[in-house]
Amino acid sequence: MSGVAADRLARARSGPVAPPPATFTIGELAREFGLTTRAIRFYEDCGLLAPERSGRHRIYTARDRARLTLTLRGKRLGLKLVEVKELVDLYETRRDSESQLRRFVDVLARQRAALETRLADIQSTLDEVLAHEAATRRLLKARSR
Amino acid sequence: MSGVAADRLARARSGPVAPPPATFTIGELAREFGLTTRAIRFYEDCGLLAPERSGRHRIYTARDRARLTLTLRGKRLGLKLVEVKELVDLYETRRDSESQLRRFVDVLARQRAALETRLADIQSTLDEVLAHEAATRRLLKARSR
DNA sequence: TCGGCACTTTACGTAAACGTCAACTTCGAG
DNA sequence: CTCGAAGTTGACGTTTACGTAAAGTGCCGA
Repeated sequence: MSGVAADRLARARSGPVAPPPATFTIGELAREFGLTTRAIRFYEDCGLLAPERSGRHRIYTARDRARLTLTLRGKRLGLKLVEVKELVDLYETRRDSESQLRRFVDVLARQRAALETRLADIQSTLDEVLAHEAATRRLLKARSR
Repeated sequence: MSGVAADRLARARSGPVAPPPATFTIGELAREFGLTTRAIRFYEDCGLLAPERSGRHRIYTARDRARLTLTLRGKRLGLKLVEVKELVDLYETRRDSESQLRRFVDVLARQRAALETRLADIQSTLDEVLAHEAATRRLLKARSR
């Protein structure tokens, strides 16, 4: 077992007194998300993650975990990692000035439009598949008689 | 202008007497779908298209055009070209025997399940974006007063 | 006949997203 | 103190989906 992971285990065993440490090793995250450590390090190279270090070892916080979650969803949606980075960064930038707020709604509106298009795309494909399915089932029933 | 394209033009000019030829050159398809001719030829290498030839030149029928449409939608849905090919081929296979019909509904059901998952994924993302958008707009309004 | 344009094949190049060694550290357990 | 498991960096390999350049063919209008 790694030193960091052992630390975590020790803290876990120290009872319900200490608050949850909420830090993870790279291996823990990899198992949780079904990734390889290589992939996670690659995301770091892309600027998607910036874990702290304990010596040379990476220490991931809950914030890193959240970014990873967003990253994977972005990937499922078909975004490139650079695009994911832009979005994730955007969601984390300060929004105190009015111009920043305006920029933010702008991006959100574009996001929304893109998502709505894709939603419609998938919906119509789904409709087609459903129609085919029903028709084929009808054919099967007709045959069975 | 290419010879084939010129042929098409001549037929077009011959008035509404002749029925629409319903064949296309590679350039026509490229423009219509916003692709490069290179991409279309690549799809052919992948077995997604198999246009007839007039000499060395490719002649695309309406059926080819339909396959291309399906291909692009598959791509938008995030499928690889080989996966698209499997699907497109499946949709074109004869379905006279009962076992073929059963296989077909099987695939359709899996397709449907996958699409429903993605639909939900996008829907929830869309909901989040909408919430962010509304909240940000509220912030802007509050500021403007 | 001569451009010139669209089309053809062949072949090498490229970007994204990791996989896969290799060759070390680091650290707790025994 | 040594062993093993997990972690580290570095570098090269792989797949997918084309881009791009090279070199030629075919046909049309001037």
